[in-house]
Amino acid sequence: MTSAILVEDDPDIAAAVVDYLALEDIRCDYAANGAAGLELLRSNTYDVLILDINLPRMSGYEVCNTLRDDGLDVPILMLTARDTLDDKLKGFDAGTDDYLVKPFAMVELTARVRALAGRRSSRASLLRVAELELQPKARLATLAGEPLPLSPKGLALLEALMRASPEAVGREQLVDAAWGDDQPDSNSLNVHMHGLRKMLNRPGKPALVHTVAGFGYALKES
Amino acid sequence: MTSAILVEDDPDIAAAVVDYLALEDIRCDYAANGAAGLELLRSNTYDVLILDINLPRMSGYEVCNTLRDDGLDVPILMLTARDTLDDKLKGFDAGTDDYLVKPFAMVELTARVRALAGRRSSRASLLRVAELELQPKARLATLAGEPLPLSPKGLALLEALMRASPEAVGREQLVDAAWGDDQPDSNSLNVHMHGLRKMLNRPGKPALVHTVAGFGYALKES
DNA sequence: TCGGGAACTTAATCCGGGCTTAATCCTGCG
DNA sequence: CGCAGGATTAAGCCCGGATTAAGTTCCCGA
Repeated sequence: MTSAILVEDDPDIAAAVVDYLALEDIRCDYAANGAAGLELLRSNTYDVLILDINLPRMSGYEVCNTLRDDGLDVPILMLTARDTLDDKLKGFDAGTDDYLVKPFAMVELTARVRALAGRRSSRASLLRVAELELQPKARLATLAGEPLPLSPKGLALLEALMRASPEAVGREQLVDAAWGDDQPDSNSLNVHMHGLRKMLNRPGKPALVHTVAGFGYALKES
Repeated sequence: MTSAILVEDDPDIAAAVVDYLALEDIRCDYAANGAAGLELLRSNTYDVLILDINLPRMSGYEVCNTLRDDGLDVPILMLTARDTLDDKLKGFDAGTDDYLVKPFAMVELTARVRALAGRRSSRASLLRVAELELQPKARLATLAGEPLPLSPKGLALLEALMRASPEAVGREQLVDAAWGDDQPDSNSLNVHMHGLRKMLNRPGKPALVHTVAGFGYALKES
């Protein structure tokens, strides 16, 4: 289920949007000002941020910038009454991903929200890193054409790593991805990563699995 | 440099777009029909695909779908004369990332192209000082393109210095940033800074790491 | 209902790299 | 000349992670 957060000072519009998104099966948190929004964004993770520009104290642009400085890279959809080209450009300069002008049709909003959210989880039907391919739907991975015998946990870990590639993934996130809530109290992660590494790092070829000391692992070719 | 590909059957519009993007420092390949476009997309990699819907034999929607089936997940910007809501929705359903209606302002096109392309390269908070780049989220630093082998402490220190650059950072703050509470009782900081300096100060290039006597260190080019 | 195997966890041990420590050198300054 | 703050280098510790092997659980088929 995709989750969004709306930052908007007009309570009527806010309620309308939240309700409509709920109907469309998109969970949507709500904050009435920039500070509250940032608070939520820092403590939770969302697939997309719907951001009004005209906010009481902190403008949408400022929220944008603060967000990026903090290292959060949530996709942002700006929502505003201003429709001049200059305003749009200012928005994109601030690091927006999309820009929608009020008044707007709810269906278009949801369509754009979905597009933005979907991008995170790569709509493509197969992920590829170097010689390695993975079809999440089919739960099938191949290395240089050869199918890999993957266990459920191994597959979950591999998928998380491939989606993030070439960036590193923290141990915490990996455990989250594969185990969810009930996390093992031992070094299971190490064992599974060892399995993956043994499978993926073919002799003669550059290593694919790299451990990032004190943090986690990365999947990439270099 | 960001690179795009335009698939559009009207040669006049195509020429205008390609030329304008070139001015904006965006390289843009061009194909006059879907098949040719797919060909290019398969053999090269692009940051974004600008796709007209009205194409001779294969519609933009079909191109979309074929693309996704092939496992390419290029961001797509649809470009079309149709502006009804239904058309837009149909576009998003097909897996578009953005939708722009003709006639459009060239500046808006480039803004949206940049927004779409930027996502690929994880635009979130990229710190830069001279030839040195750091992606805190990915825990990856590069100097003149070469990745740097950074330990956790070294990375923490580097990040603190880069965020402050070109201002100097006090020893106290640096220790805080890297160690938090349990601070070492010896000259660990000196040792780590030595390591950083050895890595960053390339011979022939101006020094990046400067010590500020009696205070701390500064990271800057001069 | 029972046997067997796959998948996962736990436990025990090993290893290397990152961190600290400490000892020495350098430089500027009183 | 001596002192202090920092640079440099080498040595060693220690822990995070690697590795291996032995349980344990669960599912599935006989």
